[in-house]
Amino acid sequence: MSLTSDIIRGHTETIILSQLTDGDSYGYQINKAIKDKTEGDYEVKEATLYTAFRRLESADLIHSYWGDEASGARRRYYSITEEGREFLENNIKEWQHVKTLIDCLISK
Amino acid sequence: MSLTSDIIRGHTETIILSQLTDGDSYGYQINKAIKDKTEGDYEVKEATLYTAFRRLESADLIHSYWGDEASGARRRYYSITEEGREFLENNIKEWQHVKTLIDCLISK
DNA sequence: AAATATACCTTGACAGATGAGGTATATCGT
DNA sequence: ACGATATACCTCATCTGTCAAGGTATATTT
Repeated sequence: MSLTSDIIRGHTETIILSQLTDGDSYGYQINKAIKDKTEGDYEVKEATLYTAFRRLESADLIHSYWGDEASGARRRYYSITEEGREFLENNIKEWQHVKTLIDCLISK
Repeated sequence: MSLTSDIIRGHTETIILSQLTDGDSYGYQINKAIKDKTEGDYEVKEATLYTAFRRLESADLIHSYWGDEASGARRRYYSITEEGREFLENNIKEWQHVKTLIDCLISK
């Protein structure tokens, strides 16, 4: 288990949804965007990513469709739904709150 | 599962260790201290608390002993070890880092 | 006598994360 | 021509922290 695995647990869905607010994207690209944004400090494991996609789609927070690539490997694109945006908003607010909670519990 | 359960997952050990830097304490009191500090916003469930104590003691991060109460229910006291202090220091540093990571990934 | 507060504990089940495995196409270096 | 690497998808079994539900015991309050 990596350094930050249990600590970031539970944020995967929020992180994915947030990436999708910049526009539709696909698994591989989302993964790269996360690595790039954190300068390699954090990466979502593939298995984690795809199980999260399944959960999010089952919950109607995202929607998927196959891209029509002329060449190269096929891509499954995801777009965030209206419910997804609301869910994301709530999670972001919750995160702001949790940050202060944990700070209050572990800092001097 | 409560609002913040998966988001706080992984912080339980750090939170407990941090409470113990104020001096030795026992389960019930630690639990109350957490509830009080967060004004009831967050509480560690008993099962979670006691499994965490087992883990922490197995890892030599805390040490336990029975109090000699003249009356009332017996109390098992815990004290943080030197390794526990180092572990806590690292976790606090990691938390500062993770905060910026997640902010960078979910904020606009 | 019953309810509440203090104080401890275990067990089974759940859910998210992940290692390990798989498939397929395109490109780059030798 | 061939192997390595990058792109791009996926599943399954396993691990681990959390927690509901159950238990025990003592002291105080109603």
